Parts: sequence; C-alpha cells; structure tokens
Amino acid sequence: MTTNSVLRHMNAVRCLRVLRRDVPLSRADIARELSVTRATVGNSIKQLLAEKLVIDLNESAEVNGAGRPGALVSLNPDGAYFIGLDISSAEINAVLIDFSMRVMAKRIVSIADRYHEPARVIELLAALPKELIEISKVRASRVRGVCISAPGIVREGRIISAPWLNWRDVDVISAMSDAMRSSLKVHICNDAVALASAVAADASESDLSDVLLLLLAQGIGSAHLRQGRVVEGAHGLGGEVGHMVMGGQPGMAATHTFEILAGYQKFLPFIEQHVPIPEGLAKLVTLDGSPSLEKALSEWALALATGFLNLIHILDPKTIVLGGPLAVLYPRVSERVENLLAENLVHGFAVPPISVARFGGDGAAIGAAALLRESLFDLPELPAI
Amino acid sequence: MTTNSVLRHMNAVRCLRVLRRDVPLSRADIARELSVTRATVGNSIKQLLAEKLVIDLNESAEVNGAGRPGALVSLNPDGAYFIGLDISSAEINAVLIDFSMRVMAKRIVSIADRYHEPARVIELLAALPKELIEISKVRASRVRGVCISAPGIVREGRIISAPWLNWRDVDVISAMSDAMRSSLKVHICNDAVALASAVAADASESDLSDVLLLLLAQGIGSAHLRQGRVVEGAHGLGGEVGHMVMGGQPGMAATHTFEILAGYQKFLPFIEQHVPIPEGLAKLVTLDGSPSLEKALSEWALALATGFLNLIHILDPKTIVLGGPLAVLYPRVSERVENLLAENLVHGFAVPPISVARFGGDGAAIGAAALLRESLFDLPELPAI
DNA sequence: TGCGTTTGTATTATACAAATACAAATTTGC
DNA sequence: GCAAATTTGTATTTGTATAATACAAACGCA
Repeated sequence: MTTNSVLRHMNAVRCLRVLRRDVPLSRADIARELSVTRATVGNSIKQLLAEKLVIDLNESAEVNGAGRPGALVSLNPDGAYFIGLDISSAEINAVLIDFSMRVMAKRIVSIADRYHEPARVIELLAALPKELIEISKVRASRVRGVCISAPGIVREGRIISAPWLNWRDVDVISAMSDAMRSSLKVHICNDAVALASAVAADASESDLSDVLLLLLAQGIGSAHLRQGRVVEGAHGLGGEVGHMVMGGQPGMAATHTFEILAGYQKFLPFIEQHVPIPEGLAKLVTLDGSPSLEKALSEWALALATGFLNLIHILDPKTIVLGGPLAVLYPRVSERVENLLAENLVHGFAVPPISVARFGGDGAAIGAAALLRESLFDLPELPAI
Repeated sequence: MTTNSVLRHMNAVRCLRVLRRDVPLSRADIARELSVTRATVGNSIKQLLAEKLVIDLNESAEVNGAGRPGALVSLNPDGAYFIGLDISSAEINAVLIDFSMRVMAKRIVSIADRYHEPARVIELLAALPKELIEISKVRASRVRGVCISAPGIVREGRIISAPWLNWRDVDVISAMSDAMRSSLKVHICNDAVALASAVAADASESDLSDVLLLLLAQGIGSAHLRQGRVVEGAHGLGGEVGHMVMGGQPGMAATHTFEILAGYQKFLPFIEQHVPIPEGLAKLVTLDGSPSLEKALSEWALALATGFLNLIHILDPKTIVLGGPLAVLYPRVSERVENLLAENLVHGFAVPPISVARFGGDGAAIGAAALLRESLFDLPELPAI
C-alpha cells in the first residue's frame, strides 16, 4: 500500500497543483518550485501527458537571460470533464465544466410543480448527464463523474433532510446510479458546500482558498473551506449556522435564530407580488430608502453583524463570502456591518474581508462539478492509523 | 525533498501510530494492520529501535494456533520526554511526561502576586525545565521540547491577549528561549487547546480523537479536535466561543454572551468568601438545592444548552468534553441540558455524548506536553502547493 | 519425532528520485 | 559571424525504498 507508487503519485499531483494556477510553465520552472530535479519533473509530466491531464504547448517560455528556453506545459482543459447538478425547489441547474472550469454545457429544468417528489426529480436528474455530454460533444470517457448539490443536510450519500424540498432521508446516490445506467461515479453535497467550492476554485489567488461561505436565502447555510478543502463535521454535517440562537429571552423557542433574524422574510413586504424573489430582492438594491425599508436594512445589518461576530470568534475565517439571492443587498449595509464588527471583536481578531460571490444561479452547479475536479489535486489519502 | 526517505518516514510513523494504543504487537501483526510486508515493518522497527522510540519486549505473543510466536515490540516509554508548562493567574503548573504519557515530575509555582508581570513569570517559567529534568532524573538529551499553555489568544509564538493575566502582545517564545539558555524547542498554545490535547491523548479509544472541548471557568474557551489534531482558524485563532452572543435585545452590548450567561459568576454568591473558587464550586456539587441555587442551576442549564446547540449546529462534533473548575457541576444539569438539546437540534443531528474531563489542575500542563508528543505521530508535512 | 504453520530476516527484483552527464537551444561577448 | 556561456530536457548511473521470494527458526499437534 505505502509503496513507491505513492511517491510517483505525490510528485505528479504536486506538478498539477503548480500548474493549477493556469500559468504555463516549463519543467525547469516546476522543478525549482517543488525543489526536485528537472528529471523527476520530466517523468511526472510524461505520465501526466499520457493521462491527458497536461498538454505540451509547443511554445517556448519568454527568455529571461541566456540559455535554452523551456518548453511550456499547462493543464489540458480537454483532459477531464465534470458534471454538476444543483437541485433547488424551483429548478435543476445542470452544467458540464472542463478541467479549466469553463462551462461547456448548461441546462435548466424547471421542477417547481414536482420538487417535492424525490422519485420524479431523480428521474429528471438521471437524464441530464447524457444530455450534457451530447450538447457539449465532449468525449464521454473523459467525464470523471457527477456531483449533485442539494439544499439540505447530506450524509453518506443520502439527503437526511431538505426542508425547502420537503425531502427526508432520500438515498439519492443509489437511486441515481440505478436510473443512470452508466458507470459514472455519483457524488452528493450540500449546496453551501458546492457554492464554496466554486468560490475557492474560482479564486485565482490561493489565499482565497480559506473561506467561510454564507448562503443567504430563505434559510442560511454555510460552508467552511480551509486550504481549499471543506471542513466537515464528525458526521459530515456542520454548517447549519441558520439555526444559531442569537437573541431573545433565555429559552430556545427558536424565534431568534440567525436565519429568522437575517433571512429574507424581512424583505418580502417590499417585493411586488408577482416578481420572483431573487429578482425582487435585486430590485431593492437600487430602491430608494423608504423609512420602513431603512428600518429593515438596519435590523438586518445588526443581525448579520451579530451572526458574523459569533462565527468569526468560533471559526476565525480568513475571508467571508456571501452567496444566495439575498447577498446582492449586502453592499447597502456593508459599512454598518463592518463597523459593528470592528467595535465588537475581541482584541486579536480583525474584521475579515466580506465580499459577495460573483456567481449566478448556476454557482452551486459549477461548484458541485468543481468539487469533483478538486479531487484530482488531492494528495494521496493519508495512510491512516 | 519528495524522495524515498519520505516513504521510509511514512512507514515508520505508521508503525508508531499502530503501537500508540499501547498494546504490544509483533511485526507480523503490524504488517497485517498496515497492509505492508513483514520485511518492510521489520525495517521500520529496526529504525525506530535505533531511535529508541520502540523497544523489543523480549517476550512472545500469546499463541493463537500453530506457528512461531511473534516477538512483541511496544512504544518505549523512556524514548522521549516532553515538558508542559501551564500558566494561570494563580500558579504555574509544570509537568514532565514520558512517551507513554506518565507524569515523571511535577511542580507548582504560585504566581498569584505577580501573574500580571510577564517578565517575572517568564523568568520563573524558564527555570522549570531544568528543574523538572533534575527531579525526574531523565536523560536530558531525550527531552523533545517545552510547550507553554496560556489562558488567552495565542498566535505565532506570541500571547496576543490574555485578559485573566492582564497580558497583551507578549513574545513568550523569544523571551523563554533567551532566558532558558538551552537548545530545547519552545512552543506555546492556548489552554483550551492544551486540555483538549490531553483528553485526546488520554482517550484509549481512537474515536475519542474527535472532540469539542469547552473550558468552563471565568471565561469559556474551546478547542476543536478532529482526528486528534486541533482545528485552527486561519490566523491560528478561533475557539473564542465565550464571546458568542446568544440572547438579549438586538444589539451587541455583549451582556448576553455565552461566557456571561454560562460562566461561573452566577455561582459566586454560593461560595464562601475565603474558599478558592475551584474548591468552592466543587462543594456545590453535593450542596442541597436551595431555591436560589436551583434557579441558578436552571438558568445555567438553559445557557449551556443554547451554547451547545449553536456549536453542534456549526461544528458537528462527535463528542463534547467539559473541563475547567465549573465542569464538576455539570452532572447536576446534564439531564436538563441533554433533553433541551434533543428537543431543539434539527433533524439529522443527534445529541453527542457530553462528558467531564477527568483531569485535575495539571490537565493543561499535561496536554501541552502531549501536544509535543503528538508531533512524533505526524505524517510528513504535506508537500504543499 | 515429524509435519504443518507462523515469524522474522536475508536475498533478489523492481520502482522511484537524485546525481551526473550530455546534447540541444539560446544569449552574450568578441 | 562565431565561440563561449548558460539553460533546458533527457539518458544513464547510483542509492535507497518496498515487494516478492525464499528460508531458517520457533512453535503446536499428532
């Protein structure tokens, strides 16, 4: 098990991780970065070329002095593909991305009239991979897997509970695998985790790979990334920050949880009846502040700041990124929130940068696919015990 | 860098991790456990014998059938020693432990009259390692380092803030290294992290290596262990759960934080004037419940349950362990707390086992030392990038 | 006592990276 | 122009891992 081939794999993965920044490099560049010999890198690259994960650009590095210029290699966008399927109560968002995170195919399937029927939704899900592969015309053999993102508590391949879908204890992976009639590996993850993965993969700077992502919607979910990997709880749970009790008289009637105080219920009265909620919330961004809207925003700022304060004290994230339909409103309160944080954080803590994720409705689907992509950059599993 | 020696190290460490349970095993046993050949284990053990981390027991395994019985090897208690120094506002607790976690020497130095003077405290700290080595009569060359535990926010070798000591931004490591005039490596950690490390090292069962430790004292600190390692925040912080806002009118006046609602202030009126607080609290365990004490306990149960509820939703720990002087009181409210949790956790979460750490006042010192010991079981640093 | 079984190690085979050497490709200096 | 210097990439050799194999030693069992 812990054999020489582990070394080979480690070095190959390390080369991939260097190339991941999407800057083409020569073998000598990589060797310097990893403190190994050029010969070793040459071997690893040879292997990666054979696996099609890397391509020779047939191009020379720009010269910076004397000597033979290096031959550039880079990640091969065409080397691996990944499918992400995001379930919400309105629709399934489906994407197929390539190894450089470009979206090669995209489908949206409305499920508003049947989201509460797992069997029917899974039937629709199961048809999508084949469809995406056909649309995108990629080689089916290079598709590395399918990852489903769902708004709920996910554990061991099952959706334990997804209140917005009204699902409980659905064994999605088995059902999907059966329905798909293909050997594609199927994974499943929480939607906040998926979006966090999209944010992390998108971050060109590696320092963004340490992120607390908060998904502000009807509920509030979260995912915590450390060194690009999701920090999971002991049972694969965690991140249910929406249920954090933050106020009220002592007691746990759950009328003062983070998601009740800072979810979007507060803003529904300001949205016109017939407008979908995300669009309605987006309109509020530029809406002039009536006193009642201002009051709602102030209360929201206070609730957000309190929630952030708790999470920063507990988790110490490097950055906070906000996603979900409510996130667009954040710039209207950012100053208030950040002032409150600065005043209330204990000495030693600084206010982390708080930003809004730049992803549309397909963010979670892209992120789910990115989660699969990430596994190619994983060092060999720690030979535990 | 990523060479064959990494493999050798990995296999040696894997052997150590198997032996860590303190059950002597034969090379063949270890080989089966690790899925490597007996010859490979033989080599690793040969190396570990040379490093004195393992000893040959000159004893045969009890036979379970035919065949030559294996020659048992086990961790060598005498192979490595570790020193832990815990600072509180009352005293310095100092211990020297061996490789099997036995306390070989112990010293307590009162600093009640000068805890607020970092220079004088560090002077006292610096004298202790030599003293402990002399008391215990262990070979000085086998002492692997010193780890200091402090009640405050620790980062990059500095105490950023330790309110109970009234210290701010003290560069403990430099000062210690200078004052000690020895080549011993000095580390520093938070006291909750130290105690958690003691709990994890103490746990004979490996499933206890996933622990959320809460230190219930004047303040409330925490440390989160996952797979035996402390989960640290991006800046080495985190775990300041005492500052979690849990109630009150919207606003952050910080009158309803976890440590105000659940710290030991509430119980001070029940303690006789001249009794030290830890002893006073211990007396309350058996004190018959006056109505006012019962009320305080009920309020405490509610506050604890609310804090635990939030932390379970956010972190999903496998077990919760309580330490600090207030922990002894927990059995008086455990039933109430666990019922409240069961009623309020969202579907999918279960109430984790909640127990009281079985460590005395030297728990943090032992834990600090155990943190150093732990590093011998670390797999080689992931060759990052 | 002899046979089967398991252990531990010695030997050999194989696989990996490092060290070395060298040809190829380019700049620099004259 | 042209040789020297420099850098790249790879082939070869060397050293050191583990795996595979073989075998002697130590034991139970009949």
